[in-house]
Amino acid sequence: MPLPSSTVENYLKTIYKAQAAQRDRGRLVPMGHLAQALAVVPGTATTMVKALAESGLVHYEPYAGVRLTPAGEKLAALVLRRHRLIELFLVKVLGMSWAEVHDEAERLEHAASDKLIDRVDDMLGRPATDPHGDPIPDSSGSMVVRDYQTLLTCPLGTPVVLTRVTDQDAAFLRFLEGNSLKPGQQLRVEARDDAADQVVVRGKRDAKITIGMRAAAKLQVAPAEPEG
Amino acid sequence: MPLPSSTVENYLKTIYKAQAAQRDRGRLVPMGHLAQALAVVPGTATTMVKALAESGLVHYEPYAGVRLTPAGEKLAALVLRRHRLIELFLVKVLGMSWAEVHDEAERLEHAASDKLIDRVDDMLGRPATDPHGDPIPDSSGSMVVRDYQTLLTCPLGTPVVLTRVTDQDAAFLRFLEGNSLKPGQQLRVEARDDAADQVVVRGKRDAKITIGMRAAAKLQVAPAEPEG
DNA sequence: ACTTGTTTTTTGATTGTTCAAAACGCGAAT
DNA sequence: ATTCGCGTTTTGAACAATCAAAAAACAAGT
Repeated sequence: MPLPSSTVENYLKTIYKAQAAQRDRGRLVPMGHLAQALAVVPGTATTMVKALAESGLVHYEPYAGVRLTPAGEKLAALVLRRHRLIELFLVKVLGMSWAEVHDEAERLEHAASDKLIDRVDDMLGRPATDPHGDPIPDSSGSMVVRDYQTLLTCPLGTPVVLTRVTDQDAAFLRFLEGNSLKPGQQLRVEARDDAADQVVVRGKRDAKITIGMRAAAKLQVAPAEPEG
Repeated sequence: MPLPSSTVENYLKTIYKAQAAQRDRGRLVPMGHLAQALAVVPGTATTMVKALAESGLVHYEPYAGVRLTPAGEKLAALVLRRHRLIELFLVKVLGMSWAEVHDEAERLEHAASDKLIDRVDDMLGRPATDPHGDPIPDSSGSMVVRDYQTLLTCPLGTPVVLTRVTDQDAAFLRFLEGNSLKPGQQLRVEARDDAADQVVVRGKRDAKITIGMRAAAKLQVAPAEPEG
């Protein structure tokens, strides 16, 4: 059994993220969704998924969809681990912008050895999250998943801290950076207006920013810690 | 014209190194030699080289061999640049041993973007050589090739400095490291014995080391600079 | 020139990944 | 229940890279 090709790694990673994105973990991911996420035609995804099922990495039900087996889940988590550690490394050590590290990591994650990744992990002090706030699995593939609220669901007026940004689009990230909306930043939601599709946010001592609800839903927050 | 696949990059790199290894640069590299260096059967190399010739990257003469065109040479140099900068980075920044970075770089060189490589180049202070003393091409693909003597050809008794090790085998490199035979090290050849296949070397203030002539030929040296 | 031996090329097949388009299955609406 | 439409699967074909083994070319040596 040869190491998984980068194609296999990408299928597993994509299935993993699709499963995580639907509230009900353990539900089957439809083929169409998977194909779209991977930018291949549906038939291609079907063929590949059948091969993955042969290898015992996924559970596949024709006409229903696909789900990772424990083995597939572990492999997927290790791919995410590589990806996220590389992203953090590129930002922290090489000083790259968080907006540009995603594509780079997308390629490097298939080339870096476990030895290299573990060394990077040590050098960074075994971090819990990457620059976007995504949790980093440990070398055994397990990771702490935390459920956050978003700028759309958190209470108004209460101070919160931005913890995670669930969109890797470079232009979006540059916009956030320009408004110092990065993980760790403390802020407050001042108002929401459904009709106008507006969420008004005020930073610690910055000007207020108005964003759309689609964007607000991508910004996850936690209750602010009492200041120390 | 899509970016060269990592297979293409490896063919170009291998042809480049084979051409450099024969004293007469510009002579054709025989197919058999290329196939062996790439660990493929000769027929595979023939097929691939014909495709490279189609793309204008090599000049191919049936039954004679192959040689890089200027376009191929530039591409090959950029692959070497990526490889060598990555090796140096892994040693200098991540603290890896020079014996283990080759394989890692062999994979990363096909995944790292030019942007990343240039950043690494800056961070390292635009170095001239990698940890093995191999010259690093600049971002335009040109590099300074210097002709050194080896421990087999340098004058006896004269102090010289080790500048380059032309073998990437991990076990060999570990042996050298164990005897502090690394680039920069100053030493002197005390004696050579053809019959016994021995070259006796003495380091600055270290014990003397006896190595075989095959190994000695892989250690390149320059006349020692007068001490400053 | 002929035979021998090595190197190179050709041919045919295989594997992995992909697409286009035809065929199929399944739930919803009549 | 039959049909409609959508998503899914199948089929056939393509491309890149590879191997095994047969065929061809070349370099020598008598």
